[in-house]
Amino acid sequence: MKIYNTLSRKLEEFVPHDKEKVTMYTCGPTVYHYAHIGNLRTYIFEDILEKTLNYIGYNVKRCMNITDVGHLTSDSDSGEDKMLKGAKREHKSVLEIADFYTNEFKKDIEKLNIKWPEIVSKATDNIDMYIKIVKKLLEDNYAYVSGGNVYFNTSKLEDYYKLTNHKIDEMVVGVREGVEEDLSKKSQNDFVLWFTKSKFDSQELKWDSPWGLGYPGWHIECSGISIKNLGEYLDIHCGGIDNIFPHHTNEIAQSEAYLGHKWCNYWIHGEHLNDETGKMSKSNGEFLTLSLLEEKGYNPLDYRFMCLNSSYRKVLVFSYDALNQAHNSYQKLKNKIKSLNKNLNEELNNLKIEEYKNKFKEALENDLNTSLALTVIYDLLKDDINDTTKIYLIEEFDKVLSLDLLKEEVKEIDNDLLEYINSMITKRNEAKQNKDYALADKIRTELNEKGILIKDTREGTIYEIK
RNA sequence: GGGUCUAUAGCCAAGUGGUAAGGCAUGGGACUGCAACUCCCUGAUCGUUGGUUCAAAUCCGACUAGGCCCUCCA
Repeated sequence: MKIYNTLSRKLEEFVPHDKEKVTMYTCGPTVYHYAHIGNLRTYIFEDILEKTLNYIGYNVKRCMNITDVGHLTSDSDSGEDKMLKGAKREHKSVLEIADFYTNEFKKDIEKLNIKWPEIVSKATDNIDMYIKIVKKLLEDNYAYVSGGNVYFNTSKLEDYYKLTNHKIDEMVVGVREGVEEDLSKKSQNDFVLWFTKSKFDSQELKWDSPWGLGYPGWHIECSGISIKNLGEYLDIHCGGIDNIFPHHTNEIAQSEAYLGHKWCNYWIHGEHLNDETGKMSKSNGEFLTLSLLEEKGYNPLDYRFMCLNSSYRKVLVFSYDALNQAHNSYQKLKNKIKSLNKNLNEELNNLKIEEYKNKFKEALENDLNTSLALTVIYDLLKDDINDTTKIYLIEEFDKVLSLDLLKEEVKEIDNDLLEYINSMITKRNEAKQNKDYALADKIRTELNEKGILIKDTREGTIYEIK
């Protein structure tokens, strides 16, 4: 499998440490608010990656963190903890906020048919691990204490910027508005491993440490959780592209300083979902959630389809126009699949199965080319193959795509409703025979308003519950 | 200012040196009493400009436009 590695900025052949087992770490959400659909795009891409690896025969062990502490709104100590901010906003405790939004996040993940990672660990459940790492970093002189906080000393590393190609002299701190410089640092690049000197009396979550009562920095949690659960050698680390710097850069620094060797071979990043004005951002106030799309009548899988029809490495611009397109395409595709006959039990065409499976695999193995993988389904539907074989293949491909391509909505219909629908259809057909089209159309509209769609086919009139 | 990525039809998009996949939308047709569903037909020389090559959307350079990062972010 070929995949783009941010570390080399090249397409590379994927080779895991272990022949069959792959360890994969993906940065999870900071649970201070709802996830917006841009956040979710990254999880969709990671899901495809995990399922592709499974599909081509690897056994994937995936771990994700839930950030429920330590994520400040600014680099400096004056920054506010995001969790605390969320709690204040909603007049709840930090733990209540964390529980609530973790749960909401999980719901979104389920709606999008994303597999929940095998290991999910909260930042607050691994304090002992962070303390262990920070202790060792201090012992080995990779860290120092200043102004009450423990900092990582980036000048000890030769290649701190290996993920970004930044040049240290040309970096400007505080380019972005509202960023404050932390004056306790020896160097502008250094970052906090452990805070004790919080200016917030209301900081609810604090732990005892050798450096005093405090809480961990943001970056240390991913290193800690990953090393604890997936070991010293990590195959794949994913996240949104914005995490390349500083988050992942700092993770590499602290992890490799702690371990004494290279930590992770493949860094894979998902591009952003933008709106017409640029980046979609939670801190800018309004943001799009999955629930909002649902309220507007979209299926979460419309959005998944939209994401899969583009490349995870390219910016995708969100618009309702684009979503409508995805909605239409997805609906049409499902309709086509629905019309396949499931009860034929014809002999499987093994030659074709081989051919299409290869095409599908090739697409995904080429840096997760999901839009090409979808095209394979269109080709397959048009091909002269029996329905049983088509269904078999679609079922196979949906293991990766997870678009519920063969799932038909089974709506519970009680007898009263059934009787009502049938009587209305009979009535309408009578009206049609009598050429009373006004009445026939009236019945059709009436049923439609109740969510019952009438279809006239050669075999007679059928209906569908929306 | 530094880094990094992108530029293919109205829109989403494939393409990794040999004369532009697929999808949505549009228009036309079949089916229908009319629709819906379904089916058939329907469009681009690839941001601009130099160069390399027998051959370039594909490689190299310049330019233009845009996105993202430079310590909140997926």
